[in-house]
Amino acid sequence: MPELPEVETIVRDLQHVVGTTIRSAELTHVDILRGVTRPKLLEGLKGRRIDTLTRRAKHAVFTLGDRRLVVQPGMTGSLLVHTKPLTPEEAKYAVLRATLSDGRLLVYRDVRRIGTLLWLDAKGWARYDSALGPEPLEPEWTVEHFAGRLAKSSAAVKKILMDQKHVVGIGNIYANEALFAAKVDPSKPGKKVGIEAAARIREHSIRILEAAIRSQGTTFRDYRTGTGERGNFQLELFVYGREGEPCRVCGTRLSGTHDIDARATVFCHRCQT
DNA sequence: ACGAGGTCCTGCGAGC
DNA sequence: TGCTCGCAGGACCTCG
Repeated sequence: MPELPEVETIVRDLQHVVGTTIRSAELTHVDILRGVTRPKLLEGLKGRRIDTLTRRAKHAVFTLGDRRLVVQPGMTGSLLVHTKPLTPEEAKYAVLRATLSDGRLLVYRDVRRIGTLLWLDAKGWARYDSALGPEPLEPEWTVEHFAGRLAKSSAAVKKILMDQKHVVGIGNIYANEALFAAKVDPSKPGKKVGIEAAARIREHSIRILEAAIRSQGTTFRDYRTGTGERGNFQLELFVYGREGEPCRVCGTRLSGTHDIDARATVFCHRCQT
């Protein structure tokens, strides 16, 4: 489940493809495309130079001249570069395969294909970018901004924290962890959170995202770094995936619910109020 | 405008 | 053993 730290890791690992040109590309399934047809994407990629590879929110962004390929890995997507022909196992979920000018193969792999690919011109990019909220690791995500968004909403604070309009990059795992660290009940309505708790949530979100980047992300099952390795942050989780187990702070049995946005929420009813 | 809930997609593990 | 079923969830959609 690539969130910000996982995509950041992938993008850093794959900087070595910058400067190469895409010789040709293949696509095995069209259901991962949004707003573009297969021929349009494949013809568009052909002959284009990869000028930059960056991250925006939970997405990897390839800039190729005046176009951008946005990869939204969703649940099970990963980006990998192969120097040898794909083995049957590697080929099985390799949805997009781009042959680079140096002969290497850039692959978007996605088992469940919840992930999507966008092919954007300048106008499409502007529309995509402006629909997203601030980057949490940039100064633009201020306490004032976050507290203001919380104050305007009666939705659960966890849902607001995961809403990419308000702040990007935080998904289910890191929302659970940040709210635990900040000692805030995930179901608390945004408008009841208050400025001090908002500041704590913001601080811990930033701290946890940075720590997760240092650990190369969280691997539960499918996520792999840009070099095919597993992340290590799953070893540092306090609540996610630990329903029924003892709280690492107070020993209370951790609670679980699906009441918020139909996502698995795990929390300590004693520590989080 | 906002919130609630459905949909996509496949592998895996629990339960019978 | 072999089957069914529920679950995992980011982004996007519709409905009220």
